[in-house]
Amino acid sequence: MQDKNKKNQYSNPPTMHDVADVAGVSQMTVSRVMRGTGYVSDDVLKRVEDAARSIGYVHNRLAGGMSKYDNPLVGVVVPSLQNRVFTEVLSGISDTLNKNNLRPVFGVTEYSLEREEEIVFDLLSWRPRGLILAGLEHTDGLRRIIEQTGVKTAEIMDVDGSALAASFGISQKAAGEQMAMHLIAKGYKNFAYIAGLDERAKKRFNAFKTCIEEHGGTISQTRISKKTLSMKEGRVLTADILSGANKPEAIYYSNDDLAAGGLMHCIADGLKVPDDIALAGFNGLNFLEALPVQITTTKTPRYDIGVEAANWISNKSSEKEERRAHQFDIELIEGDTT
Amino acid sequence: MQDKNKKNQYSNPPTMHDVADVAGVSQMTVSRVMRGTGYVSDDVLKRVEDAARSIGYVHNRLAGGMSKYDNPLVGVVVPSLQNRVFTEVLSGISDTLNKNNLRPVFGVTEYSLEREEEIVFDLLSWRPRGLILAGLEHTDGLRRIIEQTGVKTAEIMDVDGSALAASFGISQKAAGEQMAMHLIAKGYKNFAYIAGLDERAKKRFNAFKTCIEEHGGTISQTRISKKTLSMKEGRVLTADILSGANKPEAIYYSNDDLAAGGLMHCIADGLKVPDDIALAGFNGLNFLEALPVQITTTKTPRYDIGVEAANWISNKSSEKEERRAHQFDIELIEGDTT
DNA sequence: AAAATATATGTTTGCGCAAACATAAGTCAA
DNA sequence: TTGACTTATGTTTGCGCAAACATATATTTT
Repeated sequence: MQDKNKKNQYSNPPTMHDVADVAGVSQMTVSRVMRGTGYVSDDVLKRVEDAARSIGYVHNRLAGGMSKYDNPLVGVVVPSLQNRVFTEVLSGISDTLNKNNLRPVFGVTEYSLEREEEIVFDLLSWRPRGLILAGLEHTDGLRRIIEQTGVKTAEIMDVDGSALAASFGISQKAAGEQMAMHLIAKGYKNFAYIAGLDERAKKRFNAFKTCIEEHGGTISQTRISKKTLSMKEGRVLTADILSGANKPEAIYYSNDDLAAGGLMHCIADGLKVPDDIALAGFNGLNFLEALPVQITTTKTPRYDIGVEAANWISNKSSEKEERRAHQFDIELIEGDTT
Repeated sequence: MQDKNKKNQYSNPPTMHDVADVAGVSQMTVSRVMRGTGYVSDDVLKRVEDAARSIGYVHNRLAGGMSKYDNPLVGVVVPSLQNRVFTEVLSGISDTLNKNNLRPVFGVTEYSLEREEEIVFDLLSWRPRGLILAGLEHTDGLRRIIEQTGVKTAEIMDVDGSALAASFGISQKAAGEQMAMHLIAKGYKNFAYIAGLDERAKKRFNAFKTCIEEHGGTISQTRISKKTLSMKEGRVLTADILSGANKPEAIYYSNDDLAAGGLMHCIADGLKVPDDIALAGFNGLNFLEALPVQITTTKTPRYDIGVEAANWISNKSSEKEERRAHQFDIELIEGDTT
């Protein structure tokens, strides 16, 4: 009977009230200490912290987040974790959100827009402060959800096209043209292209192709892989292209892994680069520096893109005016392969 | 006056009550539809879904999660996103949690145990269903928090040592011994070792060294890098080791990136592998397949470790009995470098 | 046809916290 | 010394949902 009205032990799991009882203050004061807001005297601060530690109290944000949301979660959705490009962007995002006391909640789409919509819908149920999505291509359903909920959204990697909100990335078009001009200047005329299904690569290639053809060159062969765009795949597809008739003078790859794989094929096969065959990649990943031959590539600021997008999400500024493209510079790194 | 008691527009953001009003059912029925639990007729199901869509309602888990937690969040903490080993484990985790309708919330420690403790404490404020941590080394504070809160915790990568809870990984000791025996059998006696600060590599190396010395070999040089363990770093350190006196016959690297970098140095320098110098890596990453020479390495089941750990977290089974080490098999891949 | 069961919906209640609003004591300028 | 402000704490209230507990109507079994 006596236990019914008065517990002599703390609730399990312990609540702010339990901490408050131990520290001899009100629940609200504990709340202030936990969040580090408002006025709290040094004495009380210490007592509350000690009390919390002693009974093993952990702040419960599910409860607080309910009344009003200044929720520190940020939804981050990328196509893949196997692609270093995305993990580097993720690093930038993760580092920056941490600095701003925000937490990423992740989703991986495996390059499916439908999956992306599902994942975003699910993430929104956590009332995140913001959303970071890869690319500018989304389902209509996803666009509608984002508009309806008004969640602050950053799109990363790409700035060519209509952005839903703020976009942070590079101009794929400019990148494709830049590499085309470089290869033209080097005197190459006959090209092959190796890539995957990626939308951004497609935009890049379209610009590349147009530019090449305008200058009298041709793309005589293309290989679009549906597999993971690994070094191995690059090696296999390069071998395939070079085994046929009408050998190209240069191969443009949609990423550095493919290009490095191509280089490995050439080394193993005793081909001279760039005399027998020229190679160009994309991204400027760090591992290229370790290769015995420097591959010509386009360097993209992946980490920085993540940092800036995360910073934008972190700022409480007026979202409406901020809806614009943040274009990052790219740099053509001329190596020994062109 | 009339607006005060009766809104003619829906709340912003809309709630289950708003959906219920539109669909002409009770709030509880909407809740059932949203979660897909309990009995709901086809007619009502459709009406509720339409109503939700029409007013742009998104389920709010912060609210529901409050009363009782069967929270679908899982905290996942790894040292780095730049290391493919972790991103592959993460892939396994992400895929598996998705299948079980759970969501990962991420933290990156940058190899700091103090940072890990902070991150975990923060993640716990979301009352996650479980926690996945890398490694068996943690601060005392972290151990205490995990015990106090009783959160279901999986430790991954490593099984040698006292696990906090369930561990999923390989025996680093066995891996080190296995490679030592292989190299001994090949007749090598004089070794160099290149690695980073990683605890798991240290365990591996200790077993490797003991085994080598027991068989009359010596580790004549070691390089412990504090930088990112990239191909570039491997190339630089390999060049350093081979430039001095007392050249080793074989180099054992703590990961494949370092070993591949070593190989690149050999190719660029015209060294014959394994006659001039033998190389052995660790992990069995896929990119090795694309190299012109196959590097001898130990293949570890990274993706599977992620899958199993995530599955274990997903199961609602009795945690107590499950506290044990789940040891995965490793495989020595003999390439052309030993 | 009665009883047992499966299906479908509604009502009440409280989760744990933080906003909004007190209150009260200390500090400073006039 | 009065009033204005700063600092420090407490009280009340409601956030939006899901558990627990009703009903109530179909369907099946005996």
